[in-house]
Amino acid sequence: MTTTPPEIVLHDNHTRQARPFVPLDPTHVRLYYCGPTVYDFAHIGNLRAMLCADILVRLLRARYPRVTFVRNVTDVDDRITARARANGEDIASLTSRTTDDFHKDLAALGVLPPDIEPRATHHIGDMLAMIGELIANGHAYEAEGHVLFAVRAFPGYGQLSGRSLDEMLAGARVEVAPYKRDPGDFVLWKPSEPDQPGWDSPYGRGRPGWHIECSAMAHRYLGESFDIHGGGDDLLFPHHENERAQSMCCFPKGRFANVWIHNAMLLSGGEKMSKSLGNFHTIREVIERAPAEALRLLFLSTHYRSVLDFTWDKLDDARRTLDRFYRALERTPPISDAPVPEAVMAALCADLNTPLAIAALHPLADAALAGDADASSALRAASAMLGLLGQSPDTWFRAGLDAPRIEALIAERLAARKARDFVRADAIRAELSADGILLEDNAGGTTWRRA
RNA sequence: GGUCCGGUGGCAGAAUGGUGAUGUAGCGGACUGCAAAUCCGCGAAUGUGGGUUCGAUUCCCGCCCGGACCUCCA
Repeated sequence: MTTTPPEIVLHDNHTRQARPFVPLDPTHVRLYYCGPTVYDFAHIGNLRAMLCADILVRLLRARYPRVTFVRNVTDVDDRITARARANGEDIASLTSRTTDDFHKDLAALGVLPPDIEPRATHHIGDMLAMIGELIANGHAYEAEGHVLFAVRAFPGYGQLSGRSLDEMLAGARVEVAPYKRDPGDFVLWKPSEPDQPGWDSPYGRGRPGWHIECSAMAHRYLGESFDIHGGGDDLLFPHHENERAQSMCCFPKGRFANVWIHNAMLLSGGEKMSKSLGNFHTIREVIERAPAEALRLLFLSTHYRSVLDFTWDKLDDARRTLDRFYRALERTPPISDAPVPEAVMAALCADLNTPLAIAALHPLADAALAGDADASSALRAASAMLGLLGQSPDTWFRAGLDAPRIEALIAERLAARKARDFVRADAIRAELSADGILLEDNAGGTTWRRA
């Protein structure tokens, strides 16, 4: 029995169309995502892009023999400098600690690490080489210690984000630096004060502008043309537009990214997250209050191109859904490695339709609950594809609780029930319930789990 | 102001030019000493006004509402 696997279709935000994914090189798929700026704990909005990439990479790996996923770390940025100063900490210690925290958070969420995770500060030479080339070929100019990219010299500027320079000018709200030839010109290199991080360059001691690092690192690890570039849709402009402009002007034979993927923003309690509104949540904060896997399921329950509104209620719903799935695996353990069910694969291939894929899990869980071990095996395989249900049901339901004490109380309650002392039996249940432990009387005896 | 995206049952959330998934909540029932879990059943939705069409939730236009971006945010 052979069935043709469904074609992967992705919504390309450059052409604004869903298009069949055709790799530039079918033996080696290459993609780049913009990673974090490491000055503080990552927030749950950052997580969304990481998770979107994770699903995409898992799908590509299932289909292609070799996938190289590059996700950078931005470790030079004025916010980093400012935070280090405020903390009285040196920059290297701040960035390495924050990077480490970021890795821990993503690991807790089941996000697979990238194949290559380049750091901006390790690629200053690559950036300067690109800047030199852009000046040489007339796409950049020096002014007052800065090097600026000349947007008017690139006819394709604005194509990616679908806007024209003149339109942007009409709505501009920001004061334009006097040394710019065109208000849309952006910084490739800027001078550093003695107390700011800086590197020697032909333009004096300075540091890179925001966009050049991604162009330089994408080129170093993926070449002049690669398959997919992604990130949050707030990066579409200016970041991705500028990356593309730099790269295409520096390497005119390449086409930079072939497909552009952008995930929609996250809201929190119906509004954009902001510290002043009190609805700002770091990943760390959320996973201290609920299982990380519940957060993963919650995020995957909405399509990546739709706005997702985070609430604690939804997180709780996701946790209860996982309770049911883990109960199915516990009641009827998987017996074998099964292929990923076609419905799940088809959903993911249709522009990463994770909500539809998750919907396909429910009938499998129903069947597993009814005793179907094949369904249980399929449930596990499908969930693994989504990075879910990776722990044992026992861990999910009972990790970290004082089992001997609970079992002693259960034995005591059993004796009370035999004596038909339901007052005592219910008192024991209430006591455990106050500790977040739920008892379940089944035909085979009493089991327990965290509520 | 400019550009773009979106409005589907109480809530969440798919899909589709031809009887609108799935989950959750609600209600009723089975099971239970009581619960929990599980099972069975029941109601319940395409913002609004036009247009195209045999047929529109889907395509087109207007309106209302929400959101994002418009120079360093995922």
